[in-house]
Amino acid sequence: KSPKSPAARGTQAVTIEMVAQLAGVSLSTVSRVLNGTAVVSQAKREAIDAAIASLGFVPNPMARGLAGGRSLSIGVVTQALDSPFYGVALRGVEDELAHAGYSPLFVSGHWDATEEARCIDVLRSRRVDGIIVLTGRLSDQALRNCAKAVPVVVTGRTLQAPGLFAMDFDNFEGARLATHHLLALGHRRIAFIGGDPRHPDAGERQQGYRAALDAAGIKFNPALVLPGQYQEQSGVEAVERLLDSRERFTAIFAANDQMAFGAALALHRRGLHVPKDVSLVGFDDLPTAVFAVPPLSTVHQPTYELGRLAASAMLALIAGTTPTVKMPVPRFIARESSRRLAKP
Amino acid sequence: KSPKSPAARGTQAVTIEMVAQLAGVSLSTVSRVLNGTAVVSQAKREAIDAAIASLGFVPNPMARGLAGGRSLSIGVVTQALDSPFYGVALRGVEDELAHAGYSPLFVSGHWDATEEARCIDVLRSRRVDGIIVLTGRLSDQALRNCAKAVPVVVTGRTLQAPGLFAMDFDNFEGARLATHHLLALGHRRIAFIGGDPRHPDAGERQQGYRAALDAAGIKFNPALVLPGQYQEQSGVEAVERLLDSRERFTAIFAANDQMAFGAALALHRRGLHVPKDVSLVGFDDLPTAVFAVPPLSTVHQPTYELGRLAASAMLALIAGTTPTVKMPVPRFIARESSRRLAKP
DNA sequence: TTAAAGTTTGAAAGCGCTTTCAGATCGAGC
DNA sequence: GCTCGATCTGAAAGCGCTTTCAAACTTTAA
Repeated sequence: KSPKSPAARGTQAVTIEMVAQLAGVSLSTVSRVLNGTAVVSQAKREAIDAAIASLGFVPNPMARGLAGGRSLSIGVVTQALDSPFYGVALRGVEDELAHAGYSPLFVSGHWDATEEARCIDVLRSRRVDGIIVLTGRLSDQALRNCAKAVPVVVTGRTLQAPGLFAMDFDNFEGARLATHHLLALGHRRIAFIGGDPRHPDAGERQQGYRAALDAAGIKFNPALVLPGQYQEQSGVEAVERLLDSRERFTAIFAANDQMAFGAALALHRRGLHVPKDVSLVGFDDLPTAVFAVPPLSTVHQPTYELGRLAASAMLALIAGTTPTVKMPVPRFIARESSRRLAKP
Repeated sequence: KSPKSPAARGTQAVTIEMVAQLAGVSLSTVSRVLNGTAVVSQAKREAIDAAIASLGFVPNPMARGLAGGRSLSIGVVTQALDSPFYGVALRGVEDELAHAGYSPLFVSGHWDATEEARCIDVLRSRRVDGIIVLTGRLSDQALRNCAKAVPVVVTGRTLQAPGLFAMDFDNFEGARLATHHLLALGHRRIAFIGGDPRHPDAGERQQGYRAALDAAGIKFNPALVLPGQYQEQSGVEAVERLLDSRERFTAIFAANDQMAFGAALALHRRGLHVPKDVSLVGFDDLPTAVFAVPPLSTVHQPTYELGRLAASAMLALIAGTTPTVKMPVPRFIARESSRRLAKP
């Protein structure tokens, strides 16, 4: 017959049927060795393997998905593919999934709950076998609902639900560590640039900051807390506002590295040197933090690891077992942007 | 009957058949209005649309792909999901594809020709309708071969082949512009940190540098050309080597921003100020360049646009038309890392 | 030696959709 | 009034694979 549509342009149209024929077995037997669904005699198995190899057969995932109800793909809802923070996590997901023969399907929610919901619809319509949500804006309830239909792994929040696994980083402890570091260096007037209040982690980080202050017996000064949005520009603006307020400070703790970079720039423009005039610490440990001028002291987030863990949790969920992954604990990395407060 | 495998956990199992039934037409007619494959009477069309809406029907892409030979997904071979440069391009691809109902399937080649080849196999096995290769290491021949089976769009090289569309940025001109900028500021001893020689663009950028020098009547000094790998660390090392060589220079042009950041750090560590002691320019205009300390003067690469253009070229290719997209021309952006050479 | 209880296998029925192919409907033309 | 295109529409045949289901062999137990 004439080659109609199927992979029209000369694609390898080798199907399971051809393999079966070449190996002299039935089509179902081939399927069985392909999936390891049942015991097949040594002889046939070998014949089939040989046939597969010689034909260069690769199962058609679409047919597989249609017949088996699985698609061997995992949806990943991220906020922005180009985020310096999430990019690394995506790589972790990709690597872990690759081992298991799954492919990730990335979609971006752009920090918008509505858009995220749409993303999930897209993924569902593509019949993904599971959905990993990297720190979204979706309500817990929406997530729970979603988990009723398909396994869900979500990062950046704590949540219990059937078919749902949540993993959260200890933001409080991380922030406490960062603040403590500054305190240990003798700083007493430590400004804090907060993250986007719509993210739960922003609040946790601020609480970590306060807790460290409290523990050191330092009175909390609201004038030293500046709002931010987790973007570089908001770090710039926060520092400008701080400087204009004439409130005195010797160190700044930004709730994430991006804002810390912005802060560094603003300080630089006002002729203030980091760390000579003011110490600066961030949070996240972006890949670029180590090459910043000066290299940024910050709380390390194991982003790549996070991606891998999320993926492996998803794999566990799909396999029907309970994920046992545990988040690494926060770790502070002192670099050159913070230093001991000079005696006045 | 009992709900066996199909989307086991209570998923919406609404199929085209249910729509047909509710609308009182045949299954084929529904398919026709779904794809606009044939004229259907007004009355039936409306009934079908209503049924689709009321049932919340979403076609199963796998069944669609199996039957129609298309998968409505486009493979995108990138080098690293977490690259500050490609991330933005991926977003462009995603946005453009979304309009047309296609989904991107991202895979990373990690700058390795073998791995890239494997990526392409994966994509082919997933029956993608097209492949976009963002500046890979694959040989032109391999790409041509691939294009025989499926439409291919490739960036970062010029290449002619049936079913293949290549789009390249004018690296030569960009580098010329950057060097010219430094020249115009009075610099005469301009060091150049090269990119990874395995990338064609690295050579082009170096040629642009030389061309600008030639045009200004300045003798090319090989001692001012340092090898690099496009990574921050190689920028650091290049500057250290340069400083150790005691060769005099007043400006540095790094073949990409990442190396420029590394260079800035190395300079800072040696107590040299940018731009007071040495002017520094980069190439790419990464999103972080504007927040570097000091903000980096650089050649703007329209990365997001590149992604969109590549995607739209792919869509054109699939539609059977010849893509007409044209790359934007290079543009130099002067910021604060470069300044007029002080009279000695 | 024969029935009961496994093992392996192949045939066949889908999975949900696209796409011929031929039948039905409807005017219009002679 | 009847035949002939032109338009619609439905039945049915797959797309390539998984998964019953039962048949065909083997063992094992009695």
